[in-house]
Amino acid sequence: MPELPEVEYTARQLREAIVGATIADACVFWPRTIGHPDLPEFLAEIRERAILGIRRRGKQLIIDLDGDLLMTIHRRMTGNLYLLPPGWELDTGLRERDPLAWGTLGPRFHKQEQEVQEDGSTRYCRVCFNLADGRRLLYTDPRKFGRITLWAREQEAEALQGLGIEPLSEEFTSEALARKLQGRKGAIKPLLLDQQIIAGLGNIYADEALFYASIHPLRPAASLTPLELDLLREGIVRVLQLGIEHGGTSFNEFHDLWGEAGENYNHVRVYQQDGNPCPRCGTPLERIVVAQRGTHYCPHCQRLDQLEQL
DNA sequence: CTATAAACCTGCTGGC
DNA sequence: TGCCAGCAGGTTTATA
Repeated sequence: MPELPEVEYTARQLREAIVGATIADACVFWPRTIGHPDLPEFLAEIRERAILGIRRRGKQLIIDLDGDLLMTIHRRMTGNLYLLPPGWELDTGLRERDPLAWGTLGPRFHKQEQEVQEDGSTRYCRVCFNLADGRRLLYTDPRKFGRITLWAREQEAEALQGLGIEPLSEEFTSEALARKLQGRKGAIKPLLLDQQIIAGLGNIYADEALFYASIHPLRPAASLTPLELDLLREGIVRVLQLGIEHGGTSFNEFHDLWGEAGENYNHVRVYQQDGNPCPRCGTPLERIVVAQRGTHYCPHCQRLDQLEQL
């Protein structure tokens, strides 16, 4: 699942690869992927746009385009971006290139979906950006949850509204974290997943950060001590930075621009490790459900009742 | 406000 | 081996 580190890693790769290139046009094979504006306008506006820069905000990838436009890509659960070299044929099973004809071609497309192949034929391709130099930027997404949007520059605030503090920015201090959590009821873990509080944490890195700080996921946020808040802030920053350094966490979803799996999987301490010994104390890790999400923690290191005696 | 749940989707797993 | 219910989780929307 792409969280902040996966998006940041992709942003860095894209920055190297496609800044300065031009989007000739786009094909959309799953119209609901385009969240704004409507499909015809999106297709018309995206044509012949130079790519000026790549940014990230939370889990949103932002591509600045010629003509004071910006495009956002949010991959949600299973979205991926791939860059195909020139000359590779895109074969999605569609006979025609008119993306607006999807309505009639849809069922056939589904039947003819193919595996991702070395020759560039693609499975689960939802959107294809044809670059003027012949390369193609593919957006694939088996579960179709991801969204791509296009906005005028002056709509940027609207496009990114509701996103909380950037955890890798200088303003993310333990005081800022305390302020954000101040007066909030309920357990800490659901609040860590709330993008309006901190932008970019998902289920994997939330569990990892809580483990780092030895905080039980069900601890009432209001009960955290200043020391714990500082440890939590440090844990969030550490696990995110490590995730980026390792090229992201791939269980089976995330791949980089060239289809390589991220290596951070080998560095995960608790996520989906229930039953395995805690890397700190050896106690078997446990899994509970918090706010509808699988939650992994060490029952010895992350206590609900008593703080460890020092 | 908070919180719980369903919806969006499809691939995968485990039980029978 | 084959079928099917259930699970996975980021976000939005609906309901208590």
